[in-house]
Formats: sequence, C-alpha cells, structure tokens
Amino acid sequence: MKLMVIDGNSIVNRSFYGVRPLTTRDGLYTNAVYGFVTTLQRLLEEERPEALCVTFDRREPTFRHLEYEGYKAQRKGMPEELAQQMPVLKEVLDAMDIPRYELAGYEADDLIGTISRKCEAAGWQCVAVTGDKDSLQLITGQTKVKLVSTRMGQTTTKDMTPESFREEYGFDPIHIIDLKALMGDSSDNIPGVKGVGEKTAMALVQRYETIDALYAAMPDIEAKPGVIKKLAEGEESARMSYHLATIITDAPLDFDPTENLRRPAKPELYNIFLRLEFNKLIEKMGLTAQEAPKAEKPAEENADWETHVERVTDEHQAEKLLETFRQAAYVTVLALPDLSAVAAECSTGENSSTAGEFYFNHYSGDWNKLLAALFSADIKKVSHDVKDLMRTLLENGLPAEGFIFDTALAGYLLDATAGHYDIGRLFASWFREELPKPLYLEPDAFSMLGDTVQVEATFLSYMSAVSALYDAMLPKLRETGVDWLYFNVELPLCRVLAEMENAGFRVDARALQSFGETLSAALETLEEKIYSYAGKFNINSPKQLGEILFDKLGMPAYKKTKTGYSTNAEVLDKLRGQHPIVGEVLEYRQYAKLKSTYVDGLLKVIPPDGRVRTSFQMTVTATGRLSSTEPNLQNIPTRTELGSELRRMFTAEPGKLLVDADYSQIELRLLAHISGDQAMQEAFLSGEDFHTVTAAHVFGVPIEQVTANMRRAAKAVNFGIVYGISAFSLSQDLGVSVAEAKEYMDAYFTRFPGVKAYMDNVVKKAREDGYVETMFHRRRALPEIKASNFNTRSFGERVALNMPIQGAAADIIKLAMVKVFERLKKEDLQARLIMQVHDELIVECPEDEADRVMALLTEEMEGVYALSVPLTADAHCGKNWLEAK
DNA sequence: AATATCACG
DNA sequence: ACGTACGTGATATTT
Repeated sequence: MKLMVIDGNSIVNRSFYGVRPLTTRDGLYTNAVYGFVTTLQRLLEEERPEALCVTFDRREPTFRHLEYEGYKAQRKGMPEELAQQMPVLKEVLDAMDIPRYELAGYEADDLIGTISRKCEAAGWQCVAVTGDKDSLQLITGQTKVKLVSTRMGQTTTKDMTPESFREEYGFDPIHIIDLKALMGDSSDNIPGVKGVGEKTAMALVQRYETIDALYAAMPDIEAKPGVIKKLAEGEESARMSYHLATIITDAPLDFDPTENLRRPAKPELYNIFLRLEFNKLIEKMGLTAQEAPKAEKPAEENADWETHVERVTDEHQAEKLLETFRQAAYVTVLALPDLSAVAAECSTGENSSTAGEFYFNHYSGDWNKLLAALFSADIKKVSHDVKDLMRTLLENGLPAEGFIFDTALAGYLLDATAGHYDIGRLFASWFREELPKPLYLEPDAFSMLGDTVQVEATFLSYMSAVSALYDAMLPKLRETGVDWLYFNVELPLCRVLAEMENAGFRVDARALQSFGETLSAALETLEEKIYSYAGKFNINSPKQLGEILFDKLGMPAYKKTKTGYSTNAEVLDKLRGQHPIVGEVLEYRQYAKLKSTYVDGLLKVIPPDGRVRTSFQMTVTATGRLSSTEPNLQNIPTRTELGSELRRMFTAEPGKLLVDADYSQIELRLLAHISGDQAMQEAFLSGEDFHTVTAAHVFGVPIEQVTANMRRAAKAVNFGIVYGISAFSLSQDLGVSVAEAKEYMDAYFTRFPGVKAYMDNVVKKAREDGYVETMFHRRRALPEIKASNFNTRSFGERVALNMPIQGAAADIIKLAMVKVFERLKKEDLQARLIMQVHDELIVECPEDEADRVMALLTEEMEGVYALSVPLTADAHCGKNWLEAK
C-alpha cells in the first residue's frame, strides 16, 4: 500500500510563481489553485497511490524556531494575490475529499515527517512530494521523496530514493541534517557555520558523516586551516542549526494511513470549478452537474413566470407569431448552422414570454418565406455569433437585418482575454449557475434524433440564457464606456465581414500548382545536397537537425530551447559562414514553408468556383484586431521576393481589378496623437519620412545628414516604443551593445518628452485600474501588471504600452470598413470589400470603377477619425495582390 | 497535446 | 538580479 503526502505550501507556491496569472471574470486570482490541481493530477497519474493527503503550515513561528533567538519573523508574508487563493484551495481539496493536515506550531515538513514515520510503522510505502530539499532527510527504504522543481514554467519531478540520494550526495539521506548544520539555509533561517558554503560542507559530510564525528576529530581534520578556524568558531551555531534543520517526526498528530484512502470527489467540485472558471479541468476530469440540467429559463424558476411555447407547423400559425415578434421590444433568435431549425422567443408581458420553434421538416408552409420574414428589419433580434448566422442567411439569399445585439460579441468586448464565448460558458461566468452542456448538433442531428425534443430543450435553454445575458450585458457595456464601439463598430461590422467571407478571394489554382511543382523540385535538390554533407535525416525535425549541426558537425549552439538546441533562422544565420549546409538548410526551410503552408494548404481549400473563403474571427485577439482562419489570409508572404510570388496568384475576377489601400504608419501616428508629443506631431506634419526625422532627432544631425544606418536604428526604436521597449531587446534587434541601445532610447525620450510622459502615465494608470483601454474605450483586463513575478509584471507593462495603440488602430480600421461598406452600397458600385489585413483593405471591382474606388477608399480611411496628425492611406490597383500593393 | 518554427501586421 | 519586444495562425514533429 502506498500513501502520497503533499507539502501543500511548497506546491501552491510553485504553482503561483509558475503559472501565468489567471483571474475569474470578477477578479479572483486562480492561478495557484489551478496549478496545484493540475500538478496533483499529474502526480496521481504518475504514482497511483492508494492514499493521499496534503499538509499545510500554520502562520505562527514553529517550535523549532521559537527556541532560536536569532529567529526573526522575516519569512516574507505571501503576496495578497496568493493569500486570497489559500482558502479557495482548501475548499477545493475538501470537495475532492482529500484530507488536509495542519497543526499549530508545526511546519508542513514536520507533519510530513510524522506522517511518513507513521506510514512506515503501519507497513505502508510513503511518497513525500515537496520542493524543499530539507525533507530529503526523511528518505528510507519505505519512504521516497519526490522533489518538485519549476524551471521556465515547466514543472519537473525527481524521485529521490536512498540509492539515488547516495549517488548524488555521496552520503546517507539522514546526514542532510549535518550538511544543513554546516552550510545553513537562508530561506529557512538556518545560520549554519559562517563562511562554510555548500562545497566545503559537502566534502566534510562525505568524509565525517556527522557533525559530532567532525567535532570529535577537531582540530586534526582534513580541511584548510581557514575552514578549521571557522568551524571552531561556529560550533555553537552548527549545533543549533542541526537542531533547526532536524525535521520533527513525532508531532502530536492523530494519523492513520487508512483514513486517507482515495475517495471520489464530491459533487460540489463541479460548482467550485465552475465558479473558478476551470472549464478545461471540468472537461478533463469529466465532472458534471449534480442534477440533470433543466431546460427551463432560470428566470422562470420563480413560479410566476410563464412561457408559452409553440412548435410552428403552418403558415397561419407562423404569421400570428411573427406579428407578436414585430410588436416586441426584442426577440431572441437562435438557429442551427444549416438553418434547418430556428427558435425565437420574446417577452409578452411582466411575467410571461412566448417562444416559437420552427423545424424545416415539420413545417408545411414556405420555409424560405418564413425565414425571410423573421430575419427582415422589422423584427429586432438578439442573437449569438451574429456574423456566422448572417453569413449563412446571405449565402441562402435571405435577408440578414434587424440584429440589435450579439451576446458573444458583447462578452468579448467586456473581457477580451476570456478566450471562449459560447453560451454555456458565458452564462456560467455571468450568473454562477450551470446551463445544460452545449449539445453539439450536426446539421442533420435532429433528424437522427428521431424527434425534436432534445433540440427543443436546448433551444429553449439557450434562448433564455441569451436574453438573460443581454439584459445583464447591456448596462455593463454602458458602464465600461464600450457601448459606442459596440453599437457603431463591432455590431455593424458583422454584416461587413459576413459579406466579405461570402465574397471570397479568387486564387489561381493552376498557377499555384505549378509554383508548387517548382518548389518541390528545388526541395529535392536541396535535400540531396544536405544529405551529402550529413547523411540522411529528417530536415523538418528541429531535434534531428540540432543533433546533426551541433553534435555531428560540432558547430557552436548559441541558443537552447527547453527541449534541446534551438535551430531557428536567427541561430542558423549566425552559423552561415561555418558550413555550407547551413545556407542550404535555411533555403530548404523557406521553400518547405511556402510549399506546405501556402501551396498545399491553399490548394486544399480552393472550391470549384476558385474563390477561397476565410473566416474572420471577431472574438479572438486581446487587442481588438481581427484574425483570419481556415485559411489564414492575413499572413500571405510578402517580405521575400520568392514568397511574394504567391500574391500574384490572388487575383481579381476577369474584367475586374483589385484595389489595395493601406494606412501609413498608423500606430506611430496614433502614438503621436495619444501622447500629444509636440515634436513627434511636427515630424508627421512636416511630411518628411518619419523614421528619417526621428533619426535626425535622436542623432542630433540635420535631416540631410541622416545615413541609412541611422534611419534603420531610428526605425527600430520606433517599433520598440510601440511594443513596450527594453534596451536589451532593442540591442538584440539592432545588433549593438545594450549600452548603445540605451543611449538611443535616452536620446529618443529627450527629444520626445511627451512620449516618455505618456508611457509612464499609461503604466501607472494601468496599475491603478487593473486594465488598459483605447481612445474608443476598448478595454483589456491586465492582472499581470500587479504580479509579484518580475517577468510577468514586465510583460504587463509592455502590454499596457502596446494595447492602447494596436487596439486603437484596430478600432479605426474597423470603423473605416463599416464606412467603406456603406459608401460602396450608397454609391451603387459593384465594388466589394474582400479582405482586411490589420492596416490594409482590399476591394474587388469592375475595371471602370477602380479610380473611383481608390479615391473612395482613401477618403473614407483617412477621414474616419480626426487625429492631431494626418492619418494617411495609400491606394493602388492591379490585376492581382502583388501588383495592387 | 505540446513544441518549434515561421508566415503576416 | 531577474530575461525580453506586441498581436496572430498553420504546419510538422514529437510526446
């Protein structure tokens, strides 16, 4: 039988510093609890013990320390972010039915010691899990210690048995006490012998095993005279340290291993995890709600609420219901992705609502006519993932009007870092109650179900959730000031994006195919050359490539990743001169990327009509940008000549042209505007090249004397500023010393004092508020800025500097997209927006519209919002993307 | 499922 | 002293 005992304080501490800060929607820190639970899962998997318990320290100084006068209560109090998680962790452990032990006056160590001895006495095996090396003294034939260490966010464990301990230390585990007695331990306030460190202490213990034996042999011992003198002076301290380092194994603890046998978690664990928003864990551990979920609206739990539900089967019935919907303030609408079933619900009075569910194969009337009526402008609709629904509607030639709210989109604007905005999770996080698990419905799922009961129940439950969310979210949008952006930009953008997605981007599959064949041939040649230098191996495997380059060919490894050598382009570039294989590998990599991601990747998604349709994600990025998936059309190569050839294959239809318009340095212009820096604004107003002007300022020379190198440095500093700069990274980027990079930055801040003041201010404000926002009040929560971990906090500061700029640029182009869309419609042009790449818009139009469209795009993009510096956009046109850029 | 790499703004 | 740019997504390999 085996019992695992966990040092709760040690593991929770490691989790807190090792896991990035996580908070629930209302600001409760959860990272340490999360880390603890995942670590525990792993340990259980690894050890599969029959019994399990956790020990905790009590805050008070312990008996061992009370007898030591030099003890100052100098153990740093834990940071507030961690302290608030301790009661939560204990609640979780209780719900998992895992016994915890704490005892006033004893450290977790002492309890572990006592527990391990009691296990041994009962004939059990014991595994002690801790990060504290002190506890290695507990190792015996029956007790092993699992040492946990966290490096670079990775938790690793090492099993220490009598054998492995001896191998590493060269003496028996119990003498770790003698070792600590000599070398001390600052983290545990054990003084040790002054002047004796790890090396000396190790040698002495290996030779004499105990301090008793050591002092018995004094002064004729095998050590340097200086060490002998220090030992003599420090004897009292050593003996006291020995006492301090000895873990108590007979604490007055009532303990019986059989009372700690593993038991199933209690049902409330589900609710606790729900509250903590541990959705992944709920899934992984297969937790479910306590009772069968109810398909009723939560509001209906109060007895007076009544819903009249109708399954609509004929046109007469439908028209009556539609008329009710037309009168309603709003209607909640949901639909299956293929529009084979639709549900709608509206409130019809104080305590009642009416809901209708429409099923294609249960409807005798004209299905499309019904949908057209429901999705026309005279019914105000609240829904979820409006853009996706609109895309389907428009695809089917149906109207997509009258949407006044999207709960997914609102969830995103209120917390852009939440990651998921499905109805179930939003409901759980807003109302702290579970909703039935999302029932995944294939387009034809309900025909497979045989009847529609399950779909009906899900629709009903989801509709009530969506209306409850709408009621809760709308005031919150106003409260945070993000309502303007929501109603004037994000919501109208749904329609714009739905039409862009449906329009698609024409790709020349034949040209792509032949480009792919060229690449294949080149790859084969390169492969052979590479094999001729190093033998056959998989060039695509960084692991194998690293072994070839650094072990077999003996090149110096500049950088390591957590799994081995780094072989990225930056490293390989430095090795170029060393061996011809390096250049070949770099070239191979470039071709392989183009072939697999772009040629093969795109060919897979070109439909017969030749138009590739991406999906724009509106609820993904933390800054407010869009993202593009399946395929990603926002990262089509442009930086290398070969890669940019791909853009030649993105074309306009025959007889049409592409118009491409992009903002010029929008982020830096926004910085000039937001910071109000006089010099920077003048630089933009002067009309000169901005990086050149910056260089002139930073290097203190007239504009005519700015060299290419000076401009390059200035450009790097400009970028760095936007990203939240540090001298180190700038030096890396520029290949100069850190000192030199710092000089550039100092000069920059001297010449642009407004920028410096703004940067200081934005970080300070973020610390006060716990969030940052754009000039349009798009918000990003920033718990990291208060972190006690230096790296995490620094990251928070960089985000605070970057998000208001990147986010405002995103706000502006989104607003421009809405305006452009409306203008194109109003002017009755055939031109259609088809693509957005963060600061760039692409329109496809008949050849004879191109000039008008270029002017229109430039005008709308530039005029979308008046900044204190000009906001400029440049437009070009051509038959394909390469030409138009 | 995680990691390394590399494409974009 | 710490270890570094901000924001994404797709692919291949490895676990």
